[in-house]
Amino acid sequence: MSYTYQYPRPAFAVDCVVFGLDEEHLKVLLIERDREPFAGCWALPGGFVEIDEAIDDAARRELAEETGVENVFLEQLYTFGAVDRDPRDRVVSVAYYALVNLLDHQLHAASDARQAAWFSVKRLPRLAFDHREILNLAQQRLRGVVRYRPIGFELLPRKFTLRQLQHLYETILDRKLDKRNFRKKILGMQLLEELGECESGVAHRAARLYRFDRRNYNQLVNKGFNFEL
Amino acid sequence: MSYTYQYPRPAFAVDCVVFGLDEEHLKVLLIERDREPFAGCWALPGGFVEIDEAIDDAARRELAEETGVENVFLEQLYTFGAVDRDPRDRVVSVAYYALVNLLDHQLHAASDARQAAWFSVKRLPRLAFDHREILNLAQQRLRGVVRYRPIGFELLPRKFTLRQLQHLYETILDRKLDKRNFRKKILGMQLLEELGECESGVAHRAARLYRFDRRNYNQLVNKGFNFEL
DNA sequence: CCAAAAGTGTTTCACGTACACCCATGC
DNA sequence: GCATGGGTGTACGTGAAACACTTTTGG
Repeated sequence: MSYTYQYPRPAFAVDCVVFGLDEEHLKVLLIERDREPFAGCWALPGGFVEIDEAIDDAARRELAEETGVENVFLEQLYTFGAVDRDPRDRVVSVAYYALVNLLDHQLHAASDARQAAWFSVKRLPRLAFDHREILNLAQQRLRGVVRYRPIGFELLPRKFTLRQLQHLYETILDRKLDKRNFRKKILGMQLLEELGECESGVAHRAARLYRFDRRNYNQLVNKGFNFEL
Repeated sequence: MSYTYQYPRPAFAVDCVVFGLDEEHLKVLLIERDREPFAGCWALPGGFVEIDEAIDDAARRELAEETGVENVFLEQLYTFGAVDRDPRDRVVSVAYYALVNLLDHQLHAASDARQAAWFSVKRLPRLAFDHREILNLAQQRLRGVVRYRPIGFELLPRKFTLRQLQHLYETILDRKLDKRNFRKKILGMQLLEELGECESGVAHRAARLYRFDRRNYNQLVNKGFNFEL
C-alpha cells in the first residue's frame, strides 16, 4: 500500500519530554531505540502521527505504547522542523512536555523501544536527533511555567507535604527557598486542602498532608486570581 | 510529478498572525482568499511548507508573498492539527505571530491572495478554517508575553514617545495605566535612550522621542535583569 | 486664550525577604 | 537522648498604587 501526492510532504511526528521528580532530582523519561537511525541510543519517546489522529492523541498514544505512561498532564511545547534534523527524511516533530508522579507509573518498554528509564536531567546520556535541544527547551519552559501556573502538583502524589512541594520548586527553579516564606505564601493562596492526616514511616516528626484544591483554584481564577510562586 | 510514501502524510502549512497598532486599535493583517476552499473569505496569511525549507522560513516567505510584509519580529505560536480543520485534506499548520509597525509596510497582495488589509481585532470578519481560534490564541499569547519581554517596541516606529508606548500597553492589556507610574517604571529600567528630539506636527506640546536601547537591554539581561511591565 | 497632551513627586500600603527557635517522632 | 525535619512570627525595606497641577504648543 502506498500514498501519492502532487507535492512532497514531510513525515510528521511527535516527541514527549516526560518529567518526574524523586527525592533527589528532576528526572526525564527516555527510551532506548531499537531501530535505526540511532539504534541503541537513548531518545525521547515519540513516533509518527497517524493520518486520522489529532496531534495530542498521537503524543499520548506513543507515550503509552513506548513506555506504559498514561493519563498525564501533557501540553504542546514547540514544533521542530529543521530540514536536516532526521538523517533519513524530512521529519517535522511536534514536541510535548508531560508531568507525572514517578511512582504512579510502572514503566513498560514496548513498540520500538528496547527499554524505558528515568534519567536525572543533570546526568543525561547522549540523545538521538535534536532531542537534547528539545529537552533543554522543555526544561526552560517548565521553569517558566511552574511560577505562574499551579501545575507542579502534577509531579507529586495526590497527597503531599509542604516539604515535598517546596522541594519541587527548589529543584525545578534550581534555588533555595525560605521555608517560612514559602509556607506563608502557598497557604495564603487557599489552594491547598489540609487533609487532617500525616505522613508515616519517616524517621522524624510526621508532616501534615495536603492536596491541591482544583475546584477552589478554578473559582479563584474566575474572580481574577493569578497563581504566582 | 508526484511523490509516493508508504504511509499517508498530512499536508504541512504555516499561518501568520501579524499584529500592528494604530492610534486607536490593535490590528491584524488578513488576506482575502482567492481559491477554494473559503474563496472570498478572509484568512490569516500562510501556506504550505516546502520540503527543503525550515518552518520559520516558510512563515516568512508566505508572509512576504501574500502581503509584502518582510523583516519582522516573528515567533512560533502553536501547532494546530485537528483532523478536520481543513475540509480538503488533513493539514497540520504551525501558527506564528508577528509584530510590525503598521506604517513601515506597504501591503501588496499577491500569490493566492486577492487583497491584504488590516482589521481591528475588535471588528473581525468571519475567518476561514480555524483561523479565528488561532487568532484568539495569538492575542492571548501577546498579552502574556509583552508583560515580561520588551517586544512591544516592535509595534512602534523606531523613535516613539512615552505616550505611544503607554498607549500600546493599554491597548494590548486592555486596561488603563497610570501615566506617572508608567513613566517612572519604564524610565527606571534604563532601556530607553532619550534622543533629544521631539515629535512634530501635533496640536499640543511636543513630546520627547525615545528609542529602545537593545544593546543595554542585553547587557542588563546578562546581569540578571528581568523586564516586567 | 483655549484645547490638548507633556511632564513631574509624594504618600501610603502591601508584599517580599531575612531570620532562629522549640516541637514531635523514630531509632 | 539524639538526630531529623516540622512548624511558627516579626521586623524591615522595596516597590506598586493612588493621586493633581503646571507647562508647552498649535490653532
